[in-house]
Amino acid sequence: MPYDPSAFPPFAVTVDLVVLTVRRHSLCALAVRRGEPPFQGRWALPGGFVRADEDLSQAAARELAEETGLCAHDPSVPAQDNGAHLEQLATYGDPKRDPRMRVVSVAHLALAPDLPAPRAGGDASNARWAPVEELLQQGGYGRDGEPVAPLAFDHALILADGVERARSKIEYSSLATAFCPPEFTVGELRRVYEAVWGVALDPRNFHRKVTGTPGFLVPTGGTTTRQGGRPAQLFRAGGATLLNPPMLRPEV
Amino acid sequence: MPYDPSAFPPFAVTVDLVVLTVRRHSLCALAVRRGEPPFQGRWALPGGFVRADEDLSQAAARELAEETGLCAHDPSVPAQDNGAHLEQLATYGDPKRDPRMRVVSVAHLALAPDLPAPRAGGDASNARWAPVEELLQQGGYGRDGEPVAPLAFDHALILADGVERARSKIEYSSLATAFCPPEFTVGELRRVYEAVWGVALDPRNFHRKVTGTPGFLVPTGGTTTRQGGRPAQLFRAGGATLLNPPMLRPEV
DNA sequence: ATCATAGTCGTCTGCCTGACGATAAACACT
DNA sequence: AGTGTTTATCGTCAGGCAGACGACTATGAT
Repeated sequence: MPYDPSAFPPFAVTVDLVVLTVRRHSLCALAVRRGEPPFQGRWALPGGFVRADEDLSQAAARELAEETGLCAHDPSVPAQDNGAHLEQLATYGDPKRDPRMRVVSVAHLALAPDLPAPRAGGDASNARWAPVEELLQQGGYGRDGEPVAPLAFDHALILADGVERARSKIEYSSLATAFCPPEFTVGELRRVYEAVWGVALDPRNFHRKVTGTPGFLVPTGGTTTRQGGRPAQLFRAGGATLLNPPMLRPEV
Repeated sequence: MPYDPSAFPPFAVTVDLVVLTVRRHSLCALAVRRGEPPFQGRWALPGGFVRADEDLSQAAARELAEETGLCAHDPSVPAQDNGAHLEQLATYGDPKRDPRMRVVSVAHLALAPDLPAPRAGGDASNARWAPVEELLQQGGYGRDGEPVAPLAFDHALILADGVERARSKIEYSSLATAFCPPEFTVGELRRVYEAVWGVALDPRNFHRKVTGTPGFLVPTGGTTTRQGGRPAQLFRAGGATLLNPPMLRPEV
């Protein structure tokens, strides 16, 4: 394993972001339109080069702030305030993943509450929240009848990995609260699970589970009727980060 | 996000390997002695530069073969034969993690059955299996009374992450069989769990759990007495990769 | 007033786990 | 041959948790 400084090939290192949120009862990811070749005009995940003096997590947090205005929290702490949860996802380094040069991309996963429309360099038409199924389908037509091109580079693969990570991680952690505003009801949290997993959950069993797990939710005392119906208790995320026993994802 | 080829800082990209096995009832990792500065003479994780035309997983498999002679399996398949399970772990890119230059290391996790003594470039004294607690303790003295220096670079952090990944992943997957030879008994599999988790498990409940999970173990028909006592049935790893419900790690 | 909507509390049943007794089949002694 | 030791394997029982689902409550809409 020689470390001769002239004996290694130079790489470009980037961070790409899978930013997920729940809007209108469906799991959405942030996509930006590419302004230059390759894949000009196609949708891609936000991202950019890691700077010379920057740690990977710093670079990811910087990109996240540039694209969304979100302030990333320490990965060991569940999301609070208007910050987002941010964690490293995986690294992608196929020699041909970028046609121009050798690029290794360290993908990160960010989970955020529902946000206003995104801004990409101030240009709203070049950034959007899109349902993940729409971004992941290969070709075909979107909900507006407009033809859909696959994501640029290997970003469909990265997005699929990020979605799978989020789906499995809310099973055994309190991460689903990262999709919620600072104060939320049990029903709102349940709708997050339903959107991320794409299933329907029994409201009564869900309520029993989350309120019965010590440290998961702490009541704030307030109530709200913003979802209609009977007023619901408001909660904040508690200190517990691990759910034991886990929330069970229904089969099939 | 400009992609101007002259606008990004060059990085060296390496793969580092956390190779775990179970020997003498304890979880051990492969360590190699560094032959040159920095950290000359200190123990480190095996690893090396990613070549210009190589994928990350290819580089990891190549390094693994060079260090141990193991043939890595496809990550989606549980280990069989004399191959090892290999999967990407995480990427480490602190600007100061290597004092000489900017190095981003994509760590991989390999799980292997108990092997003969390792070879590092043919030199046995420069590679060894060591219990992970021994490699992770900061300073102090090893079991042979010899003073122990911490691992080079940030390899203690990488090793700790790899161990934690292995510990949690055998809960909900059949990955523990990657530590076993092609044919093994329920008791041998139980000793793997006990070594990785550092706990004692009830042999009767463990037996019920693993034999009752469909697709986890398939009997080969043979028996063995290599562990002493009553002959035990031999099994191979079944097709199931996910354990549902998971194996529960005892509290405390 | 009535209905629709959402939230919250209970009940019941079945499955799984942890604790642990009992039996079985080998080997090592004496 | 008998006895003890070791490991494997089968069974039993009680407690906990999840799925299915009934019942009641408190709002806003018509």
